[in-house]
Amino acid sequence: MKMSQLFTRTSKTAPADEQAKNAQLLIKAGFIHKEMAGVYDYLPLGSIVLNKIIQVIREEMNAIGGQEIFLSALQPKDNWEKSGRWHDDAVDVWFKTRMHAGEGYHLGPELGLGNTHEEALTALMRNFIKSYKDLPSYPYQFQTKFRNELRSKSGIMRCREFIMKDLYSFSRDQAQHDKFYEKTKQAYLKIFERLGLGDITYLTFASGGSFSKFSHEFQTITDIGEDTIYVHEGKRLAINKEVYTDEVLADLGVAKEELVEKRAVEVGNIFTLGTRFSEPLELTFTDENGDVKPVIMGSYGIGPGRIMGTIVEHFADDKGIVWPKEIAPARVYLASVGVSDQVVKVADELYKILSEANIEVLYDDRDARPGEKFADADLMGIPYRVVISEKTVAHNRCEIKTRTAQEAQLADASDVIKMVAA
RNA sequence: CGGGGUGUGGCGCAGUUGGCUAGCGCGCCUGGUUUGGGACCAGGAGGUCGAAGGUUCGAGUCCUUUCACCCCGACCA
Repeated sequence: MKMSQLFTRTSKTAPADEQAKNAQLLIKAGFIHKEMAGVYDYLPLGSIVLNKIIQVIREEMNAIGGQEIFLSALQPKDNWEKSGRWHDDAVDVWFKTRMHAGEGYHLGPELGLGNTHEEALTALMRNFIKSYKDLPSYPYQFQTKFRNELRSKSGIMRCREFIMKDLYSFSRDQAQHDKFYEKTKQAYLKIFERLGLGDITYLTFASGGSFSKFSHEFQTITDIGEDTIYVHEGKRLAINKEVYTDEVLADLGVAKEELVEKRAVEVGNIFTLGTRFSEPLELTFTDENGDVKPVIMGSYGIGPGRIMGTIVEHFADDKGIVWPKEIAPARVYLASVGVSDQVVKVADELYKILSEANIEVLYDDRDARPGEKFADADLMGIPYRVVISEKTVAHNRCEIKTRTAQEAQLADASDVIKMVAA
């Protein structure tokens, strides 16, 4: 991609109405735009990053048998009444609206904008799950969730509209459920590893429900987090403050002295639902003996947008964003310095060579001064910066440096390909 | 929803106790000079001061109402 064609621009000043580092940097760099409190637009570069995060999650969900679907955001109220979650006393984050009823402004049936999809999917699966042979099944989606938070905050970390990956497991019995539950745990850990958050993300024990003692959260250590957790570094686990009791400590075989209190953000969670939804929504199957039984369910969420914000918070330095390679909007920031025909020609050529080697390049071909280009390269957090200037052209080389390195080094185009591909 | 704070060109800000054609920096447009860490000169466009109402000869400055945004708390992926 060429900077001269990118419609967004960077800003020297952070917006006054954002306090959170993630929002300040993402807006300065032109990755996102704020529509209103807790509602953000993703611009070209932000969209690329978000989709890369989504792709990592997608690959890992597919690897454990997930089948991608895409459910509607508009929800009829029937299913929610069956589960008892339509009433505002039960769920206080509803955005509700109504259909039209004929001409004019007559109000028709009530609708809700989905804040989660247990009800919708459970009802849907009644059409397909009839027999034990239909189980297990693992549909998942990346969907916009709407939650009318009392207070959105922390930039893109707590939004009223946000993308969530939600997978739901449908199993015939507890054993089958437990097996998959363990698999998702590992898949989740792998996801955070791939996204560069492995070291600071902990499997965290949190409150369960009627069907399990615990649910499991994936908590990433960050100051901007809203949760307090107690980390056991040796065992790579943590305990959410909400279940931090002597009994739980004994259960998990950890001593108080081994735990360290930290602030963290919940980037994912997995939850055993049991028959919480299959019973009221009558999702049942017939087993080998002809017995009709309710399906055992689980739900597994991850917030790609929240992960994006967390990554910005964690890796950013005083110059701007620092993206991990796997999700950076481009691998290389190619900057031409100077406007001589030679420089432009060599930079254009290198852009072509890198592109043909399938290396994603953000090519700063603008007629701008070097300082501005370097500052933007840093702000946007591209992993490698490659510079073509009179000096480098004279040596028939180019200059390369990583985002966080102090010094650059000279290299051939072939070296560059090798270095950035690693 | 309780407490605190803020709304002035696209962005960041200034604007004394009400006073004259509402300023500054960045960005933008035109021309020129520049090109290794956000250049410089000259010229130019763009705002009725969140909105509504009121007080006054006169309101960005005062009053009322209202909307929006940020932070803390409570609540929540």
